[in-house]
Amino acid sequence: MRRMTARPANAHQARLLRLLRDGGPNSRAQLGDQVDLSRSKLAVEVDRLLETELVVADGLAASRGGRRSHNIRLNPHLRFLGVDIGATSVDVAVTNAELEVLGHINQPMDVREGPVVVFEHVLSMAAKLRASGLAEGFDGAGIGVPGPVRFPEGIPVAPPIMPGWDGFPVREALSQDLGCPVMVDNDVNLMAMGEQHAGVARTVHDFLVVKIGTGIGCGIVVGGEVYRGTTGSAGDIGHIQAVPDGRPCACGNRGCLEAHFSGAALARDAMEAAEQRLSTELANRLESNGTLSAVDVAAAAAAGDATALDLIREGGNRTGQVIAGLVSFFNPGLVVIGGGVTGLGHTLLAAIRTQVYRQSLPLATGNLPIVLGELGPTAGVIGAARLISDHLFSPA
Amino acid sequence: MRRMTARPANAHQARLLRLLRDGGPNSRAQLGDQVDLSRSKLAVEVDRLLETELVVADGLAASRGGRRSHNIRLNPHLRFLGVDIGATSVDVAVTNAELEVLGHINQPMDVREGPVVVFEHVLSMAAKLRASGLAEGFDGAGIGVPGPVRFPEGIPVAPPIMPGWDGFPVREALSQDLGCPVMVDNDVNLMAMGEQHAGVARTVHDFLVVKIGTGIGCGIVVGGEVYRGTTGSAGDIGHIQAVPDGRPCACGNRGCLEAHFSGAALARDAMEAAEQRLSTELANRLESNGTLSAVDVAAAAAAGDATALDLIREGGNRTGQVIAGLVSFFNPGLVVIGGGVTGLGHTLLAAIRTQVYRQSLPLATGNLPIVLGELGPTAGVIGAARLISDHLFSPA
DNA sequence: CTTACTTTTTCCACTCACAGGACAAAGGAG
DNA sequence: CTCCTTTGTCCTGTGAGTGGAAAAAGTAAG
Repeated sequence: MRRMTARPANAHQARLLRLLRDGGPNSRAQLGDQVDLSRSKLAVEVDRLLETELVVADGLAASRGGRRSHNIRLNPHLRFLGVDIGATSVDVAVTNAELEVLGHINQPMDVREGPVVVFEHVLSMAAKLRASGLAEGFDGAGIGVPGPVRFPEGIPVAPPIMPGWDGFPVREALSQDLGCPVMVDNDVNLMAMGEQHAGVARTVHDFLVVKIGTGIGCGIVVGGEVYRGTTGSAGDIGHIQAVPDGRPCACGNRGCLEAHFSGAALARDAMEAAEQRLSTELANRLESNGTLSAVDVAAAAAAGDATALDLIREGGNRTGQVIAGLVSFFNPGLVVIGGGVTGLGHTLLAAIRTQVYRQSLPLATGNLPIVLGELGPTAGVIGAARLISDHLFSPA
Repeated sequence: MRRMTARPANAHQARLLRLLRDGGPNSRAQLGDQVDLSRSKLAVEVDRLLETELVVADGLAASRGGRRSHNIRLNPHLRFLGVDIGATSVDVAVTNAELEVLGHINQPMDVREGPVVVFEHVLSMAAKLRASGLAEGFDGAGIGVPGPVRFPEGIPVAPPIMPGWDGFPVREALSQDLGCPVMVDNDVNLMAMGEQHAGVARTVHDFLVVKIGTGIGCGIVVGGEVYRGTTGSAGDIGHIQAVPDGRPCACGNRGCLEAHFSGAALARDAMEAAEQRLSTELANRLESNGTLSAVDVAAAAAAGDATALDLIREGGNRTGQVIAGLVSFFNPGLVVIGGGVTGLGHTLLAAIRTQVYRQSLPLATGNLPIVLGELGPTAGVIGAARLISDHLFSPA
C-alpha cells in the first residue's frame, strides 16, 4: 500500500492532528471548542487535512441540541512501529495513529550481539506483525535503545552496556530498511513519554520516571518535554554513589546504585543467598532452574520468603535514598517507578516511599505521589510511537 | 519624574527591546540583520517604540560602505532596582535598561527580623541611591529572597531560614511601596540569571549554579530558562544527604550537605578547631575578633594554615560528591560555583572538581567546565534586574 | 404535522500584518 | 563629478484570519 507522506502544513494543522491523536475521533464543532480559531479558518484547515488524507470523515456525531456535526478522525490506515530494545529482550509493537497498540511481540535477545544482528531480528518481527494483517506498511517508527543517544542524529554515544553500538547510525539505517521516518531515543525517555501519553503521568508537567531493569535509569520531563541533557546522558542515575566505598561497579567506581540494586545485582544477591542456604525458597528455585533472576526473587517474596523480602527492602532503601536527593533537587510533581522489577511491587514501592518521605523536605514531598507505572511492558513501545508521531505531527 | 509605563505591544517589539538590552545601542540596519523582518515592518515597529519613549534615537552610526544608519538605544533614563536579600546581608543596586550596575550598596542585616523591618531598610537604601542622583525613580524591581518562592504570586513559601516570611505578599507589598512592577524569585535563581546575562554562562543553555553561602542552594537553567519545580523548591540541595548518619541538621535529619559544609558549618568547625588549638592561625583570629566566620577561614587558608585548608578540602569533597550526583542526573553543560565562600577560591574548586570528575561518567564530564562565578556579589542584583526586565520586555 | 428554537456549516466581505519592489536619500571611492 | 553601495520611505499586492449573515439540519413542544 502507498504510505502517507503528507505532513501538516502549519502549526494549526499540527495542533489538530495532535488533538485527534490524543482525544480520538472528534466532531468539527468539538475541535472548534478546543483550538480558538474562527469557524471559517477551522473549516479551511480541516478541509486541507482531508485532502492530504491524514484525516478522514467518520460519519455524523450525536446532536448537541441542534444540527448534527460531522465526525473527523485520523486516517485509520496509518500505522506506527514502536521498538523498545532492552538489554536482554526486544519489544516491537504496531499502533494506529491514536497510538493504540494493535499488536505486540516480545523476544529475548542480547543487545551485545550488536546492531546488525539485533536489527535483523527487529525487522523480522516487524515483518511478522505486517504479515498478520495488522499493517500494510509503516508511516513512522520510534526506536528506544538502552543507552545515551545523540538525539538529533539518532546515534548512540558511548553506551556502557552495548559497546558495539557506539556511533552506529541507527536512525539512518532503520529509516532506509523500513522506508519510513525514524526517531531514536533512550529507552527510559520513551517510557516517560509512554506514561505521559497513556499512563499515570497524563496530567503532570514535571516528573521523573525511574526505570529499574537490568540497569537503572531515569527519564526527566520538564514542562511536558523530555529533557535529554547536553550530551544526551541526562538521567543516568545508575552510577550515582549510593554506598560510600561500596561494591565495585563495572564503571570503575565503587558503591554505584546500580552495583547495589538492579535486575542484575538482585539476581546475583539471590544466587549468593541461595548458595549460602539462607533461603530454602531461593535454593529450591536455583536447583530447579540452574540460575536465578529478579523474577525468582519476586516469586519468592510473594511466597513470603524473608530473605527475598529483605533483598527487595534493602534495594528499595538504596534507591529511595538516591531518589530523595533527586526530589530535593528537581522538585517533581510525580515520581513513577517502572521497568522489569515492577514485579517486586509494593514491597519495593513502600521502601522507596519511606526513604523519600523521610529524607526530603516537606515542601517537596508534601503533595508528591510516588507510584508504579501503569503500562508495564507497553510503556516503551507506546512512548516510541508517541516520539515519532510528535515528530510527524509537527509543522514541516 | 514621570516613569515609563509603556510595554511592548507585540512579540516583535519585545524581541527588539531584548536585543537592545543585551547588545547595547544598535543601528536600525544592524537590528534588521538580527530579526528577520522586512525593512518596512522593522521601521514601523521601531517608530512605534520611539513613540512610547521606550527607545530613543542616538545619533548616526558609522558607515558600512554606504549611507549611514541611525542609531537606536533603550531610553537612558530607564532604571531598574535589583535587590538581593541574603541571610545576613542585603544588596541593593540600580541599573540602567542595559542592566549595567550604576550604583550598589551592601548592608549587613538579619533576615530573621522579618519582612517589615527588612523592607524598611531596603526602601531606605533605594532612597539613598535615588538621592545620590543615580535615578529619579524606578521602572521595575527584581527581588531575591533566600528561600523557595511561589513564583507567579511572588510569595515565599515555607522558607526554613526565614520563618516570619511565610506567605508574606512580597511582590504586592513592594510594588505598592516602590510604585513600580516587581518580580520575586529565589536568590539562587537570580544568581543563575545574572551569570547567564553577564557572567560565565552567557553561551550555555543548560547549566547549574551552586551557591554556597550561609546555606547551600542550586539554580537550574534548562533551555535558557530557570526551572523552579512544581512548588518552587527545585534546587534545594542543602538537605541532600552527604554523610550517612552524619551530623544532625536543623531540618531534623542527619548528614545533610548543609550541616557538613556551608558558611555556617565552616564557621562552627573553625571555632572548634581554634578552641582545640589545632590551628594557631585560627586561634589568633578568634582571640582578636571574638568569633570566626568563613572569611577568617579563607584568610587562614591563604596564609597557608593547614587546618583551614583541610576544612575547605573536606567541604569541597562533600560538595563535589553531591554535585557529581547532580551531574550524572542532569548532564549540564556547565557548573558554576558561587556565593559567599567564593573567597575560598581554588582550593575549594579543586576539591569539587576532583570529586566530580572521579565519580561521574566520562560522557557527562568529558566537556564539563566547573568554574567560579564571574560576577561575585553583583550576580544576584544583576539577575534581579534581568528578571524584571524579562518581565517588562515581554508582550503584554 | 407544524412551528419555534438550536446548532452546525458555508459563504462573503472586510481587516490587518507583512513582504517586497521601486525609488529617494546619503554616503564612499575613484 | 560619477558610479556604486547602503539605508530609509512609500506603496501596492497577497494571504491569513475574523465575524456576520444566511442556509442547512436538527430537536422539542404544541
